[in-house]
Amino acid sequence: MNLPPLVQTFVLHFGEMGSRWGINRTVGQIYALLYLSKEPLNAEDIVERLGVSRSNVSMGLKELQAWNLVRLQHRPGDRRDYFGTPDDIWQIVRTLVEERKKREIDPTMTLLREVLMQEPASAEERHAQERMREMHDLFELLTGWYADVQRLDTERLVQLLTLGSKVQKILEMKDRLFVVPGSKKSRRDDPKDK
Amino acid sequence: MNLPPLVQTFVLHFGEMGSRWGINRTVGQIYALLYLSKEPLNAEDIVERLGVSRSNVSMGLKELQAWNLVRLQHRPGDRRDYFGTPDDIWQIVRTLVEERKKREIDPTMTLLREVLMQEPASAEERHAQERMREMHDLFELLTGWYADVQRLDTERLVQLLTLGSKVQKILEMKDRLFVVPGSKKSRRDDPKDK
DNA sequence: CACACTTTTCAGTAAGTTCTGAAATTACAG
DNA sequence: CTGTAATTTCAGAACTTACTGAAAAGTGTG
Repeated sequence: MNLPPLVQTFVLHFGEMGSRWGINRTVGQIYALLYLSKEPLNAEDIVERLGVSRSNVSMGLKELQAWNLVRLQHRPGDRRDYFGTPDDIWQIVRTLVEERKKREIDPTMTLLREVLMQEPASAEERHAQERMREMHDLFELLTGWYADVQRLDTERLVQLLTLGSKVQKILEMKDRLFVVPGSKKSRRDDPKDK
Repeated sequence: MNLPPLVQTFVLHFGEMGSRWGINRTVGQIYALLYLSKEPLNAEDIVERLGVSRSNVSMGLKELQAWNLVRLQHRPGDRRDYFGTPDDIWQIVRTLVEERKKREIDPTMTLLREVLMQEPASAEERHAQERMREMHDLFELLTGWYADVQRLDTERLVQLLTLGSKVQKILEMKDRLFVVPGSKKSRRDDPKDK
Protein backbone atom coordinates (compact mmCIF):
# COMPACT_ATOMS: atom_id res chain seq x y z
CA MET A 1 0.00 0.00 0.00
CA ASN A 2 1.49 3.25 -1.19
CA LEU A 3 -0.25 6.19 0.46
CA PRO A 4 0.49 9.21 2.66
CA PRO A 5 0.16 8.06 6.29
CA LEU A 6 -2.87 10.21 6.99
CA VAL A 7 -4.71 8.81 4.01
CA GLN A 8 -3.62 5.27 4.76
CA THR A 9 -5.05 5.37 8.29
CA PHE A 10 -8.43 6.38 6.95
CA VAL A 11 -8.40 3.89 4.10
CA LEU A 12 -7.52 0.99 6.40
CA HIS A 13 -10.22 1.99 8.86
CA PHE A 14 -12.86 2.00 6.15
CA GLY A 15 -11.63 -1.34 4.94
CA GLU A 16 -12.35 -2.78 8.40
CA MET A 17 -15.63 -0.92 8.72
CA GLY A 18 -16.71 -2.31 5.37
CA SER A 19 -16.40 -5.80 6.78
CA ARG A 20 -18.81 -4.93 9.61
CA TRP A 21 -21.34 -4.00 6.97
CA GLY A 22 -22.09 -6.38 4.16
CA ILE A 23 -19.38 -4.64 2.06
CA ASN A 24 -15.94 -6.23 1.60
CA ARG A 25 -12.60 -4.80 2.62
CA THR A 26 -11.34 -3.82 -0.81
CA VAL A 27 -14.56 -2.08 -1.73
CA GLY A 28 -14.40 -0.08 1.49
CA GLN A 29 -10.80 0.87 0.79
CA ILE A 30 -11.48 1.89 -2.78
CA TYR A 31 -14.31 4.11 -1.68
CA ALA A 32 -12.29 5.70 1.11
CA LEU A 33 -9.49 6.40 -1.35
CA LEU A 34 -11.77 7.96 -3.92
CA TYR A 35 -13.52 9.98 -1.26
CA LEU A 36 -10.24 11.55 -0.12
CA SER A 37 -8.81 12.06 -3.57
CA LYS A 38 -8.98 15.50 -5.13
CA GLU A 39 -8.78 14.18 -8.67
CA PRO A 40 -10.72 11.17 -9.95
CA LEU A 41 -8.60 8.01 -10.23
CA ASN A 42 -8.38 5.28 -12.84
CA ALA A 43 -8.22 1.58 -12.06
CA GLU A 44 -4.45 1.40 -12.40
CA ASP A 45 -4.01 4.30 -9.92
CA ILE A 46 -6.07 2.37 -7.41
CA VAL A 47 -4.09 -0.82 -8.01
CA GLU A 48 -0.84 1.02 -7.27
CA ARG A 49 -2.06 2.80 -4.17
CA LEU A 50 -3.89 -0.09 -2.52
CA GLY A 51 -1.60 -2.87 -3.73
CA VAL A 52 -4.41 -5.21 -4.80
CA SER A 53 -4.92 -6.99 -8.10
CA ARG A 54 -6.30 -5.29 -11.13
CA SER A 55 -9.25 -7.66 -11.30
CA ASN A 56 -10.12 -7.05 -7.68
CA VAL A 57 -10.30 -3.33 -8.37
CA SER A 58 -12.46 -3.95 -11.40
CA MET A 59 -14.95 -5.94 -9.33
CA GLY A 60 -14.89 -3.40 -6.52
CA LEU A 61 -15.63 -0.54 -8.88
CA LYS A 62 -18.44 -2.53 -10.42
CA GLU A 63 -19.98 -2.99 -7.01
CA LEU A 64 -19.63 0.69 -6.15
CA GLN A 65 -21.30 1.56 -9.44
CA ALA A 66 -24.16 -0.80 -8.61
CA TRP A 67 -24.55 1.20 -5.40
CA ASN A 68 -24.49 4.46 -7.35
CA LEU A 69 -21.76 5.63 -5.04
CA VAL A 70 -19.21 6.40 -7.68
CA ARG A 71 -19.15 8.72 -10.64
CA LEU A 72 -17.57 7.58 -13.90
CA GLN A 73 -15.68 10.32 -15.78
CA HIS A 74 -13.44 10.67 -18.79
CA ARG A 75 -10.45 12.82 -19.59
CA PRO A 76 -10.00 14.18 -23.13
CA GLY A 77 -7.47 12.13 -25.09
CA ASP A 78 -7.43 9.33 -22.50
CA ARG A 79 -9.74 6.41 -22.86
CA ARG A 80 -9.32 5.02 -19.36
CA ASP A 81 -12.25 5.28 -16.97
CA TYR A 82 -11.78 7.66 -14.06
CA PHE A 83 -13.79 7.35 -10.89
CA GLY A 84 -14.67 9.90 -8.26
CA THR A 85 -17.17 10.54 -5.50
CA PRO A 86 -19.61 13.45 -5.40
CA ASP A 87 -18.02 16.61 -4.00
CA ASP A 88 -21.04 17.12 -1.82
CA ILE A 89 -20.95 14.70 1.09
CA TRP A 90 -24.69 15.11 1.61
CA GLN A 91 -25.22 13.65 -1.81
CA ILE A 92 -23.24 10.63 -0.69
CA VAL A 93 -25.38 10.23 2.41
CA ARG A 94 -28.56 10.53 0.41
CA THR A 95 -27.43 7.84 -2.02
CA LEU A 96 -26.34 5.53 0.76
CA VAL A 97 -29.64 5.80 2.59
CA GLU A 98 -31.63 5.40 -0.60
CA GLU A 99 -29.74 2.29 -1.68
CA ARG A 100 -29.88 0.66 1.73
CA LYS A 101 -33.60 1.32 1.89
CA LYS A 102 -33.99 -0.27 -1.53
CA ARG A 103 -32.03 -3.38 -0.56
CA GLU A 104 -33.11 -3.87 3.04
CA ILE A 105 -36.35 -2.12 3.86
CA ASP A 106 -38.32 -2.45 0.64
CA PRO A 107 -38.02 -6.24 0.32
CA THR A 108 -38.89 -6.61 3.98
CA MET A 109 -41.98 -4.46 3.56
CA THR A 110 -43.07 -6.55 0.60
CA LEU A 111 -42.69 -9.71 2.61
CA LEU A 112 -44.53 -8.25 5.60
CA ARG A 113 -47.44 -7.13 3.46
CA GLU A 114 -47.72 -10.59 1.92
CA VAL A 115 -47.61 -12.39 5.21
CA LEU A 116 -50.12 -10.02 6.78
CA MET A 117 -52.64 -10.93 4.07
CA GLN A 118 -52.64 -14.59 5.10
CA GLU A 119 -55.11 -16.20 7.46
CA PRO A 120 -53.46 -17.27 10.73
CA ALA A 121 -54.05 -20.97 11.41
CA SER A 122 -53.37 -20.98 15.15
CA ALA A 123 -53.04 -18.77 18.20
CA GLU A 124 -49.28 -18.84 17.71
CA GLU A 125 -49.61 -17.60 14.15
CA ARG A 126 -52.06 -14.96 15.22
CA HIS A 127 -49.58 -13.58 17.73
CA ALA A 128 -46.74 -13.74 15.20
CA GLN A 129 -48.84 -11.79 12.74
CA GLU A 130 -49.54 -9.18 15.37
CA ARG A 131 -45.81 -8.73 15.90
CA MET A 132 -45.24 -8.46 12.17
CA ARG A 133 -47.90 -5.80 11.97
CA GLU A 134 -46.09 -3.80 14.64
CA MET A 135 -42.92 -4.02 12.58
CA HIS A 136 -44.77 -3.13 9.41
CA ASP A 137 -46.32 -0.05 10.98
CA LEU A 138 -43.01 1.05 12.42
CA PHE A 139 -41.28 0.74 9.06
CA GLU A 140 -44.14 2.61 7.45
CA LEU A 141 -43.73 5.47 9.88
CA LEU A 142 -39.98 5.61 9.39
CA THR A 143 -40.07 5.42 5.61
CA GLY A 144 -42.82 8.04 5.56
CA TRP A 145 -40.64 10.37 7.60
CA TYR A 146 -37.70 9.58 5.34
CA ALA A 147 -39.67 10.24 2.15
CA ASP A 148 -40.63 13.56 3.62
CA VAL A 149 -37.29 14.92 4.77
CA GLN A 150 -35.45 13.40 1.83
CA ARG A 151 -37.18 15.98 -0.34
CA LEU A 152 -35.80 18.92 1.63
CA ASP A 153 -32.83 20.75 0.20
CA THR A 154 -29.67 20.36 2.20
CA GLU A 155 -29.80 23.74 3.89
CA ARG A 156 -33.23 23.07 5.34
CA LEU A 157 -32.30 19.52 6.27
CA VAL A 158 -29.31 20.80 8.24
CA GLN A 159 -31.57 23.34 9.87
CA LEU A 160 -33.96 20.62 10.91
CA LEU A 161 -31.20 18.38 12.26
CA THR A 162 -29.55 21.23 14.12
CA LEU A 163 -32.80 21.94 15.81
CA GLY A 164 -33.11 18.35 17.02
CA SER A 165 -35.83 17.82 19.57
CA LYS A 166 -36.17 21.56 20.10
CA VAL A 167 -38.85 21.18 17.46
CA GLN A 168 -40.86 19.72 20.28
CA LYS A 169 -40.82 23.02 22.12
CA ILE A 170 -42.04 24.85 19.08
CA LEU A 171 -44.78 22.28 18.62
CA GLU A 172 -45.97 22.79 22.15
CA MET A 173 -45.92 26.50 21.61
CA LYS A 174 -47.92 26.06 18.44
CA ASP A 175 -50.42 23.85 20.26
CA ARG A 176 -50.81 26.36 23.04
CA LEU A 177 -51.38 29.11 20.53
CA PHE A 178 -53.71 27.45 18.07
CA VAL A 179 -55.37 24.27 19.31
CA VAL A 180 -59.00 24.54 20.39
CA PRO A 181 -59.25 22.94 23.84
CA GLY A 182 -60.61 19.38 23.63
CA SER A 183 -59.73 18.92 19.93
CA LYS A 184 -57.66 16.03 18.55
CA LYS A 185 -53.85 16.09 18.51
CA SER A 186 -52.37 17.45 15.29
CA ARG A 187 -51.28 14.78 12.80
CA ARG A 188 -49.93 14.44 9.30
CA ASP A 189 -52.72 15.12 6.76
CA ASP A 190 -51.97 11.98 4.77
CA PRO A 191 -54.46 11.43 1.91
CA LYS A 192 -54.53 7.72 2.89
CA ASP A 193 -56.10 8.65 6.21
CA LYS A 194 -59.82 7.90 6.35
CA MET B 1 -36.88 -26.40 10.44
CA ASN B 2 -40.09 -26.96 12.34
CA LEU B 3 -42.27 -23.84 12.26
CA PRO B 4 -45.72 -22.64 11.17
CA PRO B 5 -45.39 -21.49 7.51
CA LEU B 6 -46.06 -17.86 8.32
CA VAL B 7 -43.37 -17.80 10.97
CA GLN B 8 -40.95 -19.72 8.79
CA THR B 9 -41.21 -17.20 5.95
CA PHE B 10 -40.29 -14.39 8.29
CA VAL B 11 -37.49 -16.29 10.00
CA LEU B 12 -35.88 -17.26 6.70
CA HIS B 13 -36.11 -13.70 5.43
CA PHE B 14 -34.34 -12.37 8.50
CA GLY B 15 -31.70 -15.02 8.14
CA GLU B 16 -30.94 -13.68 4.67
CA MET B 17 -31.15 -10.09 5.80
CA GLY B 18 -28.71 -10.82 8.59
CA SER B 19 -26.12 -11.79 5.99
CA ARG B 20 -26.48 -8.40 4.31
CA TRP B 21 -25.58 -6.83 7.60
CA GLY B 22 -22.53 -7.99 9.46
CA ILE B 23 -24.75 -10.46 11.37
CA ASN B 24 -24.79 -14.17 10.45
CA ARG B 25 -27.73 -16.18 9.25
CA THR B 26 -28.36 -18.16 12.42
CA VAL B 27 -28.26 -15.07 14.62
CA GLY B 28 -30.80 -13.39 12.35
CA GLN B 29 -33.05 -16.45 12.49
CA ILE B 30 -32.84 -16.74 16.25
CA TYR B 31 -33.78 -13.12 16.67
CA ALA B 32 -36.68 -13.33 14.25
CA LEU B 33 -37.96 -16.40 16.08
CA LEU B 34 -37.74 -14.76 19.49
CA TYR B 35 -39.32 -11.61 18.17
CA LEU B 36 -42.38 -13.50 16.93
CA SER B 37 -42.70 -15.78 19.91
CA LYS B 38 -45.27 -14.97 22.57
CA GLU B 39 -43.41 -16.85 25.28
CA PRO B 40 -39.65 -16.69 25.82
CA LEU B 41 -37.79 -19.73 24.50
CA ASN B 42 -34.93 -21.79 25.86
CA ALA B 43 -31.96 -22.94 23.83
CA GLU B 44 -33.38 -26.39 23.21
CA ASP B 45 -36.65 -24.89 21.87
CA ILE B 46 -34.61 -22.89 19.38
CA VAL B 47 -32.58 -25.94 18.34
CA GLU B 48 -35.78 -27.84 17.58
CA ARG B 49 -37.47 -25.06 15.66
CA LEU B 50 -34.51 -23.93 13.59
CA GLY B 51 -32.82 -27.30 13.20
CA VAL B 52 -29.32 -26.06 13.99
CA SER B 53 -26.82 -27.38 16.52
CA ARG B 54 -27.03 -26.66 20.19
CA SER B 55 -23.60 -24.98 20.18
CA ASN B 56 -24.56 -22.75 17.30
CA VAL B 57 -27.58 -21.55 19.25
CA SER B 58 -25.43 -20.94 22.29
CA MET B 59 -23.06 -18.75 20.28
CA GLY B 60 -25.92 -16.95 18.59
CA LEU B 61 -27.55 -16.14 21.90
CA LYS B 62 -24.25 -14.93 23.27
CA GLU B 63 -23.91 -12.55 20.34
CA LEU B 64 -27.46 -11.27 20.77
CA GLN B 65 -26.76 -10.68 24.43
CA ALA B 66 -23.63 -8.74 23.53
CA TRP B 67 -25.90 -6.56 21.39
CA ASN B 68 -28.33 -6.17 24.30
CA LEU B 69 -31.06 -7.31 21.97
CA VAL B 70 -32.29 -10.17 24.04
CA ARG B 71 -33.66 -10.46 27.55
CA LEU B 72 -32.66 -13.39 29.75
CA GLN B 73 -35.47 -14.73 31.94
CA HIS B 74 -36.12 -17.61 34.28
CA ARG B 75 -39.15 -19.74 35.10
CA PRO B 76 -39.72 -20.92 38.67
CA GLY B 77 -38.64 -24.52 39.12
CA ASP B 78 -36.78 -24.62 35.80
CA ARG B 79 -33.16 -23.74 35.64
CA ARG B 80 -32.86 -23.37 31.93
CA ASP B 81 -32.32 -19.88 30.50
CA TYR B 82 -35.24 -18.43 28.58
CA PHE B 83 -34.79 -15.67 26.06
CA GLY B 84 -37.20 -13.10 24.76
CA THR B 85 -37.25 -9.72 23.05
CA PRO B 86 -38.72 -6.55 24.54
CA ASP B 87 -42.47 -6.33 24.02
CA ASP B 88 -42.07 -2.75 22.90
CA ILE B 89 -40.66 -2.66 19.39
CA TRP B 90 -39.45 0.90 19.92
CA GLN B 91 -37.19 -0.35 22.64
CA ILE B 92 -35.69 -2.73 20.09
CA VAL B 93 -35.10 0.08 17.63
CA ARG B 94 -33.49 2.24 20.28
CA THR B 95 -31.12 -0.55 21.29
CA LEU B 96 -30.23 -1.32 17.70
CA VAL B 97 -29.40 2.26 16.88
CA GLU B 98 -27.46 2.72 20.10
CA GLU B 99 -25.36 -0.38 19.55
CA ARG B 100 -24.65 0.36 15.92
CA LYS B 101 -23.60 3.86 16.82
CA LYS B 102 -21.28 2.45 19.48
CA ARG B 103 -19.68 -0.01 17.06
CA GLU B 104 -19.58 1.99 13.86
CA ILE B 105 -19.82 5.71 14.44
CA ASP B 106 -17.93 6.18 17.70
CA PRO B 107 -14.71 4.47 16.58
CA THR B 108 -14.82 6.38 13.31
CA MET B 109 -15.22 9.68 15.14
CA THR B 110 -12.25 8.84 17.35
CA LEU B 111 -10.14 8.12 14.31
CA LEU B 112 -11.27 11.26 12.53
CA ARG B 113 -10.46 13.44 15.53
CA GLU B 114 -7.00 11.93 15.76
CA VAL B 115 -6.22 12.36 12.10
CA LEU B 116 -7.53 15.91 12.08
CA MET B 117 -5.00 16.84 14.78
CA GLN B 118 -2.08 15.91 12.56
CA GLU B 119 -0.13 18.31 10.40
CA PRO B 120 -0.66 17.65 6.67
CA ALA B 121 2.64 17.12 4.89
CA SER B 122 1.52 17.83 1.34
CA ALA B 123 -1.25 19.39 -0.72
CA GLU B 124 -2.73 15.93 -1.16
CA GLU B 125 -2.87 15.39 2.58
CA ARG B 126 -4.31 18.82 3.11
CA HIS B 127 -7.17 18.04 0.76
CA ALA B 128 -7.71 14.64 2.35
CA GLN B 129 -7.92 16.25 5.75
CA GLU B 130 -10.45 18.71 4.44
CA ARG B 131 -12.62 15.82 3.28
CA MET B 132 -12.26 14.13 6.62
CA ARG B 133 -13.33 17.30 8.35
CA GLU B 134 -16.49 17.35 6.23
CA MET B 135 -17.23 13.81 7.31
CA HIS B 136 -16.46 14.61 10.93
CA ASP B 137 -18.80 17.60 10.93
CA LEU B 138 -21.54 15.62 9.27
CA PHE B 139 -21.29 12.82 11.82
CA GLU B 140 -21.28 15.39 14.60
CA LEU B 141 -24.48 16.91 13.28
CA LEU B 142 -26.17 13.53 12.94
CA THR B 143 -25.10 12.22 16.34
CA GLY B 144 -26.14 15.50 17.92
CA TRP B 145 -29.58 15.14 16.41
CA TYR B 146 -29.71 11.53 17.52
CA ALA B 147 -28.66 12.34 21.10
CA ASP B 148 -31.44 14.87 21.15
CA VAL B 149 -34.38 12.86 19.82
CA GLN B 150 -33.23 9.68 21.54
CA ARG B 151 -34.21 11.33 24.83
CA LEU B 152 -37.81 11.88 23.76
CA ASP B 153 -40.38 9.46 25.03
CA THR B 154 -41.93 7.29 22.35
CA GLU B 155 -45.16 9.19 22.05
CA ARG B 156 -43.38 12.43 21.28
CA LEU B 157 -40.93 10.69 18.96
CA VAL B 158 -43.81 9.26 16.95
CA GLN B 159 -45.37 12.69 16.87
CA LEU B 160 -42.18 14.17 15.50
CA LEU B 161 -41.77 11.45 12.87
CA THR B 162 -45.40 11.69 11.81
CA LEU B 163 -44.93 15.36 11.27
CA GLY B 164 -41.96 14.77 8.98
CA SER B 165 -40.86 17.85 7.11
CA LYS B 166 -44.06 19.65 8.06
CA VAL B 167 -41.95 20.89 10.93
CA GLN B 168 -40.42 23.15 8.36
CA LYS B 169 -43.73 24.90 7.83
CA ILE B 170 -44.10 25.51 11.53
CA LEU B 171 -40.57 26.84 11.69
CA GLU B 172 -41.27 29.30 8.95
CA MET B 173 -44.40 30.37 10.76
CA LYS B 174 -42.44 30.79 13.96
CA ASP B 175 -39.82 32.82 12.13
CA ARG B 176 -42.44 35.04 10.61
CA LEU B 177 -44.00 35.58 13.99
CA PHE B 178 -40.98 36.11 16.20
CA VAL B 179 -37.74 36.85 14.35
CA VAL B 180 -36.55 40.43 14.45
CA PRO B 181 -35.76 41.43 10.86
CA GLY B 182 -32.01 41.24 10.20
CA SER B 183 -31.26 38.89 13.13
CA LYS B 184 -29.38 35.57 12.82
CA LYS B 185 -31.13 32.33 11.86
CA SER B 186 -32.30 30.28 14.86
CA ARG B 187 -29.89 27.52 15.87
CA ARG B 188 -29.34 24.95 18.60
CA ASP B 189 -28.00 26.71 21.72
CA ASP B 190 -25.14 24.24 22.15
CA PRO B 191 -22.86 25.17 25.09
CA LYS B 192 -19.86 24.32 22.86
CA ASP B 193 -20.82 27.22 20.57
CA LYS B 194 -18.57 30.20 21.09
C1' DC C 1 -20.50 -33.29 47.64
C1' DA C 2 -22.07 -36.03 43.88
C1' DC C 3 -25.35 -36.28 40.36
C1' DA C 4 -27.98 -34.67 36.69
C1' DC C 5 -28.91 -31.00 33.89
C1' DT C 6 -27.51 -26.97 31.36
C1' DT C 7 -24.47 -23.95 29.09
C1' DT C 8 -19.99 -22.81 27.13
C1' DT C 9 -15.79 -23.63 24.85
C1' DC C 10 -13.04 -25.44 21.35
C1' DA C 11 -10.74 -27.88 17.58
C1' DG C 12 -11.78 -29.48 13.31
C1' DT C 13 -14.40 -29.20 9.22
C1' DA C 14 -17.72 -27.35 6.06
C1' DA C 15 -19.32 -23.55 3.64
C1' DG C 16 -18.81 -19.20 1.83
C1' DT C 17 -16.24 -15.12 0.27
C1' DT C 18 -12.59 -12.66 -1.60
C1' DC C 19 -8.78 -12.32 -4.41
C1' DT C 20 -5.67 -13.44 -8.16
C1' DG C 21 -3.64 -14.33 -12.80
C1' DA C 22 -4.87 -15.63 -17.17
C1' DA C 23 -7.96 -15.50 -20.85
C1' DA C 24 -11.69 -13.26 -23.14
C1' DT C 25 -13.97 -9.27 -24.44
C1' DT C 26 -14.57 -4.54 -25.55
C1' DA C 27 -13.25 0.02 -27.39
C1' DC C 28 -10.84 2.77 -30.06
C1' DA C 29 -6.87 4.85 -33.03
C1' DG C 30 -4.63 4.52 -37.10
C1' DC D 1 -9.69 -4.10 -40.49
C1' DT D 2 -5.64 -4.59 -37.34
C1' DG D 3 -3.24 -3.82 -33.32
C1' DT D 4 -3.08 -2.01 -28.86
C1' DA D 5 -4.86 -0.38 -24.59
C1' DA D 6 -8.31 -1.00 -21.23
C1' DT D 7 -11.72 -3.57 -18.90
C1' DT D 8 -14.30 -7.67 -17.61
C1' DT D 9 -14.90 -12.41 -16.69
C1' DC D 10 -13.77 -16.61 -14.63
C1' DA D 11 -11.81 -20.82 -12.49
C1' DG D 12 -9.32 -21.97 -8.89
C1' DA D 13 -6.39 -20.70 -4.67
C1' DA D 14 -6.26 -18.41 -0.35
C1' DC D 15 -8.54 -16.84 3.22
C1' DT D 16 -12.37 -16.07 6.44
C1' DT D 17 -16.42 -17.21 8.75
C1' DA D 18 -19.97 -20.36 10.34
C1' DC D 19 -21.18 -24.59 12.21
C1' DT D 20 -20.78 -29.02 14.50
C1' DG D 21 -19.91 -32.70 17.97
C1' DA D 22 -17.42 -33.66 21.83
C1' DA D 23 -15.47 -32.32 25.91
C1' DA D 24 -15.26 -29.06 29.70
C1' DA D 25 -17.20 -26.00 32.87
C1' DG D 26 -20.80 -24.32 35.51
C1' DT D 27 -25.07 -24.67 38.52
C1' DG D 28 -28.49 -26.02 41.49
C1' DT D 29 -30.73 -30.33 44.13
C1' DG D 30 -31.15 -33.95 47.05
